[in-house]
Amino acid sequence: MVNVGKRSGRPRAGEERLSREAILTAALRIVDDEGIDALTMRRLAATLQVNPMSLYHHLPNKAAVLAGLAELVFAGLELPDPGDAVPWDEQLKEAARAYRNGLRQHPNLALQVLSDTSAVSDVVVVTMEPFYLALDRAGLSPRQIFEAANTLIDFIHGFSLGEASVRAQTFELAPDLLTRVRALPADKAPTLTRIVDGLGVEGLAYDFDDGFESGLSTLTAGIAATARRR
Amino acid sequence: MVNVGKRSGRPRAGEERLSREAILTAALRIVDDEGIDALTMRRLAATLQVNPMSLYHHLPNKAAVLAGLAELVFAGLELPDPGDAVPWDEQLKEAARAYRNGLRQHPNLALQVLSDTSAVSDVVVVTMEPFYLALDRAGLSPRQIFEAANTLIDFIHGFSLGEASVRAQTFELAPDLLTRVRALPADKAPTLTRIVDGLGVEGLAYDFDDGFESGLSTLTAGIAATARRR
DNA sequence: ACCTGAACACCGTTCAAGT
DNA sequence: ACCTGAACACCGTTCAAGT
Repeated sequence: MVNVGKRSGRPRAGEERLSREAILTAALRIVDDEGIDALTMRRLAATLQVNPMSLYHHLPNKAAVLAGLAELVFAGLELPDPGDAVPWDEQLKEAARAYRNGLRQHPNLALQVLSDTSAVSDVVVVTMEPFYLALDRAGLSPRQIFEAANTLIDFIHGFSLGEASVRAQTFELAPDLLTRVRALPADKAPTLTRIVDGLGVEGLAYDFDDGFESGLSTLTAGIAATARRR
Repeated sequence: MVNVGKRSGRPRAGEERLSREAILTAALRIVDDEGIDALTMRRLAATLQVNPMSLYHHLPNKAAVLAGLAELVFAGLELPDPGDAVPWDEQLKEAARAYRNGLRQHPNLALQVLSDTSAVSDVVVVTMEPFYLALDRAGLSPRQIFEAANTLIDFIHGFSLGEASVRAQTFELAPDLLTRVRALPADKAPTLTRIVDGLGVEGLAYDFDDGFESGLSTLTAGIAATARRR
């Protein structure tokens, strides 16, 4: 056997050591494959072929594992910078799309990620640059930029939450909505009933991509109005 | 002792029986007082002075308890109808404010509520009427109403999630953001740094009420633009 | 420094038995 | 029909002991 030296090259099987990174990677795999409930310290240790207690030398507790996962997801976000070649609102939409796509990579983690304030504020800070850039070009005041960015992020979070929840289960959004609305007493929600019923299954056909684009258009239109009002 | 009859008036102590409603009420109290993690079947049974297994005669499992809680929260929503006395956008904002306030009543449950698709779709159906009403008055097409309502709800959900997460922990948003941004390498996020740094602690002072109103204004402005474009 | 085994104080839930 | 006790198969984490 070659490479018997202490530290050169890929560590031999017996030499592999536990590390925070290795633990988090294994944890992410479990969550992606089997959902957040499948992630237990004991299970995680088992997949790493290690005693459960060994984990505690690298991460203080399970909460830290979850926080670490949220961090991982945000670190995986790659927000492109289309630059000034494109109008500010398209630039803003691109940033939003990239952010949503990042969150979509790990749907089973969406809830954890979106509710982990420290993870959010930690990396949101960096991922927000493209948003600020585009909003600055739109001609907003600093305060308006701050508020518009928050609003946009909130929309993306809410949208992503819904998307992740629906994907976790599997049901058809449109027929379900239609059924529920039709089950309502006639006078309970007249406008809702008229609109939804009028749209029908095909009119309600809900595509998450379209829904997201629709939201982005509404928001950029609203932001444009704010800019004019400055 | 008066009132010894079988069913009239308040049931006597010995007569009280377990019921789905009683269980959920007790569960809600635990979650409100001590957080979602404090809710265990055994703990719940203890506060009801009952054997843990008794609960299973009224609810199939713990997931059903959580789903029931989400349902409770939505059922507690009261969306006022300001009627036509007010312009459509103010009517829409009122519906949004009421919805947010409903979600705020039980911050420890926000995550559960917002990610419980069946609870959401179940009662959202009813609570959406005021939104549809206002959007209809705005002159949108049925499809536009559907999409605008979804966008608005997504924003409220994302906003509420952030609000609940921040309240659960206790830290100051503005100084925290400022600290994080100042810790960034100078060229990492130039626009973000310039804007946030320029605003300073007082400029960043974040009030959730103001943030919500700002989002609502942006969204209604965007919706108004959509209506014009019809 | 890193890993382990045994143990503690919990979980949710099944099942057979009580009334 | 409703409730219970004992039991099963798990949890996260502490602690003292190993190397």
